[in-house]
Formats: sequence, structure tokens, C-alpha cells
Amino acid sequence: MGSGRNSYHHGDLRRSLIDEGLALTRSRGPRALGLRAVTRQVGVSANAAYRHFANQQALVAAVAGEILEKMAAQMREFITADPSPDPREQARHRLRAVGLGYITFAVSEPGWFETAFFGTEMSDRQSTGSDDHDETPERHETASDDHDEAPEHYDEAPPFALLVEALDGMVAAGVLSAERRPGAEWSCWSAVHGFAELVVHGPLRQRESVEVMTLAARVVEDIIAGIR
Amino acid sequence: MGSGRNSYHHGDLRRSLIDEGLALTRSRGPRALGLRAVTRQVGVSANAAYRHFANQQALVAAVAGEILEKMAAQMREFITADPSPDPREQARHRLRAVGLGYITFAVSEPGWFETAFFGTEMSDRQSTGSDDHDETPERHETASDDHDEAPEHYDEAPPFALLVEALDGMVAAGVLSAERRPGAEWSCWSAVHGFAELVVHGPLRQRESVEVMTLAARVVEDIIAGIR
DNA sequence: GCAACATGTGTACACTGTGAACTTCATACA
DNA sequence: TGTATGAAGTTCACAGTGTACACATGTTGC
Repeated sequence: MGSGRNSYHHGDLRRSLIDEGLALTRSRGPRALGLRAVTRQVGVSANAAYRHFANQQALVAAVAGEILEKMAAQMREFITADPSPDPREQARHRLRAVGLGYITFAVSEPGWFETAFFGTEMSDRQSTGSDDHDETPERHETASDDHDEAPEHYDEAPPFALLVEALDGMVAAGVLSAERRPGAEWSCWSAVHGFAELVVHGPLRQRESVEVMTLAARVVEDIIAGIR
Repeated sequence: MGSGRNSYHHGDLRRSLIDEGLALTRSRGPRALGLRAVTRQVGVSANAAYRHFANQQALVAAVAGEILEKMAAQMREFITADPSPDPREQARHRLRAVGLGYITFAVSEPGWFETAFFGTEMSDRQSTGSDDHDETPERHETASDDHDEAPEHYDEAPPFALLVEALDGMVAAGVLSAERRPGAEWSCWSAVHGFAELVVHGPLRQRESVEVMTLAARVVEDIIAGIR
């Protein structure tokens, strides 16, 4: 059948829940992504979500995954063709675009950014807090019964892959020496992610976005110069 | 009288709540800092906390403030006297120590680090979510415009002040040019905070701490080289 | 047509933060 | 020496949360 919801069964509830999760987090961040809130919005009972997600965290992880895809897509748009014929300058431009694209996404979609990187942390269940100290042996990852589900693998996330590509391109173009290549992703990722973090819930929060992007350009420039 | 709790009144409940908050967040992060959990641990009713804090966020903010003090203290310990007589090298060493001290704190006290920078975000109340029409009966507004509540001033936080000091020292020592000084704090803060973030809930989470500190040294070196 | 199965509903429970009214105690003042 | 006052802690209540369990409903293979 089509994706209508004219009857008892919904059609594609999983898709609808994720879509509504995207809408909620876009405007109000990860704390708006309650299990009851999402199901209420879709017009379905709260427990219906458990047919498609092991728990709330799994829903958040699924939404976060789609946000990371959107982020990578916007970053790719950011990497337009470079007018410069010099491959050295092209490689540098590409790396710059990766960094600025990352930050641009965080600035223009703070709710999504927050959800992608801190969403699952926000929705943790409590653990009784009994007085004797426990070592918290949690780590129950719900075994990922479904196909997708890559909740915490930032290092496999599409934006990270773009960064790695750009850095490899730097080496290929001869702008970055091979022995300084390993570890460079952590410097770049740290600077760019840290800056986004400062914008989203740090001291740069209420600054004008043009001022923010000026500072962002400085940060990106500095870290590219720093990895050498 | 002393700080005993032998009678109906507690003595210094505010202090005890913060101390217990520090203990809880140290081992289990900001999500363990529930209002009921803290008061239960102290042995007092839940609403007793409201005599000392406007709400849960205020408690978290108070705990976060004390953590930032501890962080700055550990960073200051990290800045030991430099054997080098060269003031240029001293200034650089100082900046390096600020960065590595910051990261070291995050690595050795992840629960505290998370609480200091993300604690208040974790405990936000929801707002009904029905963007349709609201027929909520009269809602008495608490109108708490009265007392301040400034929980988010990272840029006035002690660790940030240490960074600014170190950068000014770089200029004074002639290692950093005056016209590249403005904005340099954002580059450094971004790189260091971003790296700490990757360690605390990013892809570097379960790496050995010696390996983490090796990578940290690289990041700090890169960003110092980058600001020029 | 009917069993098996997947999907959505209803009820219930243990939690949470917080408001309002009540109780206890320490202290200033007659 | 009382006694009013007010700060500090208690109890009760309420709305809201995630989720476990039993049940209802619709789809699909035989």
C-alpha cells in the first residue's frame, strides 16, 4: 500500500517517526525528541514506537544518523569546483571548504548539530543511584536488531570521511608531507568541531552569524597552517 | 553551630548538596545529578533543595562553577616553572601547558568535564510541544526576573582566563605578533576544547590515555604553530 | 477460511522536577 | 522569660516521562 495512514496500520511509521524527529530537533534541539512527543505528533500511541526502535536512544540515534547524512550533503555542496588550476591550491581549498562547511552547518542548523553529536547523551536512563558505589557495567547496546544503527561511530560518519579525503588530497598534492599526515585528522576535527561547539552552546552563541563566520575562517586558516 | 546534621536543620545544606553533586557527577556524569538523587544522598527531602537553589539547573550551574575552579587549579599546577631561561620559549611552554592541562583534566575527570560544559543542557524542561492552539488554563507566571542566573559564561570561566593570559604572554615575549593576537583565543580554545570533546564522547573515547595524550600533544603543537 | 504474524493500543509502574501548605527550630525583641 | 517572626526542612500532590505487559487489529501465506 501507499504511505497513507488511513487505517489502523500506519504504512511506514518508522519513516514518519524519523521525519517528525527531524522536524522537532530542527527547531528545538534534542531535548524536544521525547518518545511521547514524537508519537503524539505523528498521531500514534507512545508504545507504537517500540515496534520500530528498541528504545528512545535508538530513535535518537536513527535521527542523528540522518542528520549526519544531511550534514555531509551540505558540506559536499560547499566544495564547489575551484577556479584555481594549481592542484596545490585546490587541495587547500578543498580542506578549507570541508572545515567551513562543517561550521556552516552547525551555525545554520544548531538543533540538528546538537542532536547529531549530543543527542544520545541527553536521553540516558537513570540507574537507581544506590548508595554503594557501582562500576556501571552498562554497555547494553540493544544488539542492533535492525539493519542500520550506527549510533556512536563518529569516525565512520560521512563528515569525517570527507575530512579524511581532503587530507589525503593534501598529501597527494604535495602540500602536506606524508610523515605529518597521520594524526592530522584529529587536529582538524578538533578545531572545527570545537569551534562549532563554542557557537552552539558556548560563548559565541549569540554573536551575529557573519561575525561568527569571520572567526571561523580564522580558525580554519590557523589549523591548516598548523598541520603543515 | 558546626556543620552537623543532628537536628531538624541541617547546618549547611547548600554546601552539602554541592559536595554531593560533585561526588555524583565525578563518577557518573551530569545525568546522575538529579534533584531527588542528590537530596536522597544527603538524607534530606527533595524540596529542601529549593531553599538554596531556584531549580535543578541552578544546582547544576553551581556544581559546574566549582568544577571550573578545580579545572583551573589543576591547569595552574600544570604550569610549573620552566627551566628554559629564554622568555620566548617560556611563553610557548606556558601556552602549551594551558592546552595540555585542559585536556588532561578532561581525560582524567570526564564526568566533571561533561558536567562543567554540558551539564545545564542535559537538564532542560520541556514545553508541551503542541504547536496547535493552547487552551491551557491560566498559568501563574513565576516572573523570576528578580535574581540573576547566569550559568553560561564560559568566557569568564577561570580556564579561559588562563588561556587569555598565556596568549598575552606570547605577545609580550614577541612570539606572537600583535595584529594576529585578536581572535587567537578562539583558535586555541576550539582546538583544545574540541579535542577534549572527542575524548569524552567522541571517537577517541576508549583509547588508552597515553595514546590520547600523544595525540593531544600533536593537536596543541599544531594550533600553536598555526596561530603564528 | 483460517492460522500465524506484524503492528498499533491501553493500562500500569517507577521514576522525575516542582508548586503549595505545613512543621520545626533558632533567634530578636518585649 | 516569654513570644512573634521567619528561615529551613517536610509532606502531599500533580503533570510528565520511558517502558513493560497484555490485548486488539489488520495483513498475509496456506
